[in-house]
Amino acid sequence: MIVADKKREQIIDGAIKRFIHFGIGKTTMNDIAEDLSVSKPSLYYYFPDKKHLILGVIEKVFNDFFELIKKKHNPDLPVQEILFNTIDVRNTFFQKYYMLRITEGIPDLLNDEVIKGKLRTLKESEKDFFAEIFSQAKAKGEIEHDDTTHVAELYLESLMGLSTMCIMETGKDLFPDKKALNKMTLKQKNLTTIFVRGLRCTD
Amino acid sequence: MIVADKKREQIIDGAIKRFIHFGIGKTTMNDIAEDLSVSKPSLYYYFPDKKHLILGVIEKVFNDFFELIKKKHNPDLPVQEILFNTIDVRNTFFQKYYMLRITEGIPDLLNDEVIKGKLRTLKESEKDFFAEIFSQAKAKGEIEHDDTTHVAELYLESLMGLSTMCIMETGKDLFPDKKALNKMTLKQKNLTTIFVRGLRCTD
DNA sequence: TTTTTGACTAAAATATTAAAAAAGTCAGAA
DNA sequence: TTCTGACTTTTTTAATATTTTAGTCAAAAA
Repeated sequence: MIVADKKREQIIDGAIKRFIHFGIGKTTMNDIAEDLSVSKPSLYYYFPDKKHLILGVIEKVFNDFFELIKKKHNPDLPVQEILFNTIDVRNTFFQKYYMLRITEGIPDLLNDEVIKGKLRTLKESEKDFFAEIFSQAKAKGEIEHDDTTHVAELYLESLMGLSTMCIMETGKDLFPDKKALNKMTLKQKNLTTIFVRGLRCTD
Repeated sequence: MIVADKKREQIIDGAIKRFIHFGIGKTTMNDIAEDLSVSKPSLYYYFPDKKHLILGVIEKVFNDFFELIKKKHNPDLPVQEILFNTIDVRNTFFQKYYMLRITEGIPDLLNDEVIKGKLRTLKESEKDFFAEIFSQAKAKGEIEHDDTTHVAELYLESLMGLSTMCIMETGKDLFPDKKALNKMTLKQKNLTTIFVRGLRCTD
């Protein structure tokens, strides 16, 4: 890794720490700079604006997520177990980085095209990962289905939907506690069981 | 129906018209009163406050929904078809009453315990409806499963989750257009197909 | 040349206050 | 029992001043 990139990473890591503790909205560029004992213009040397720093944070978090998910991925396991493990990693990250929730930070950050585009891409990546899982399962004869991509998208959105339901039940902007999170994970796994069975029999 | 209740209904109907057109937040008690050519205190004779009028509206809409859903319910059809029809009714209502979205109106209306309780109850009712469907399907030997209530809850939350995903993709507070709604309906039906299959085989 | 900074400006969030609008009340009329 | 005009109280909204924060730049340090 080049030195410049290393510094960039340090800034991102510093930002993540602040974001997790205080949320994106309540973290200023000055806060981040002070934490790292550098001046604010230094930050702007590596990132054109705050939005791109946030973008860097999002990228980093998801890269870590994908890395871990791929590391824990054991293709020899039955599909259901693979999916269960993935759900566990997913929700561990969900819990760890909940405070990053960009909905909170700058009000219309979610309406920004750059951010939306990045999130779309990341969702696409996760979809591809699930598609790969379903594809391998099909190759092994564990399941049957026509359109892998389609099935993966449906599955992913169902998981995300159940997460969102959990957040909404917890109440808008409260942190979902461990109990609620376990309940959510259980629901996702139950759905997975039925879903996989549903792909198994094409009668 | 008693006369008093009839007047109450008229007020609720008037409120619904306003709410659909302008949203809950931008409708005042005066607006509703003027539409009905009565004075504001008349409204307060039938409802202790605005919250309870909104509560009445919510009740009315969901009662209509449940009525229609039960009217269209044909127990002789295969489960999947029953669920498809239910999804269609669901999303027709979703579209028609989207403007009621209580998230918009009074900011912390969703945090109110009375409203939350009512919504919980209504969700419970819908869950019971689905539980009945799954129960009958089991009796007919179409599907197999252990805990009907549990399965119904999982299914309902998955449907709701997919709806929420649709809303989020459309962008916070924009009205989801017909195309997005059809896509959502399709996803719900695709999930239904897999879900029902998953309940069919308990291998 | 690349990286960093102090001192700056421009933009945005926040607090303050006054004015307007809406919720909700009440004595009394229909 | 149902309804209303006239009222009070509470919330929103609008306007403005103040502070905070994002972002810039010329020049120093590495």
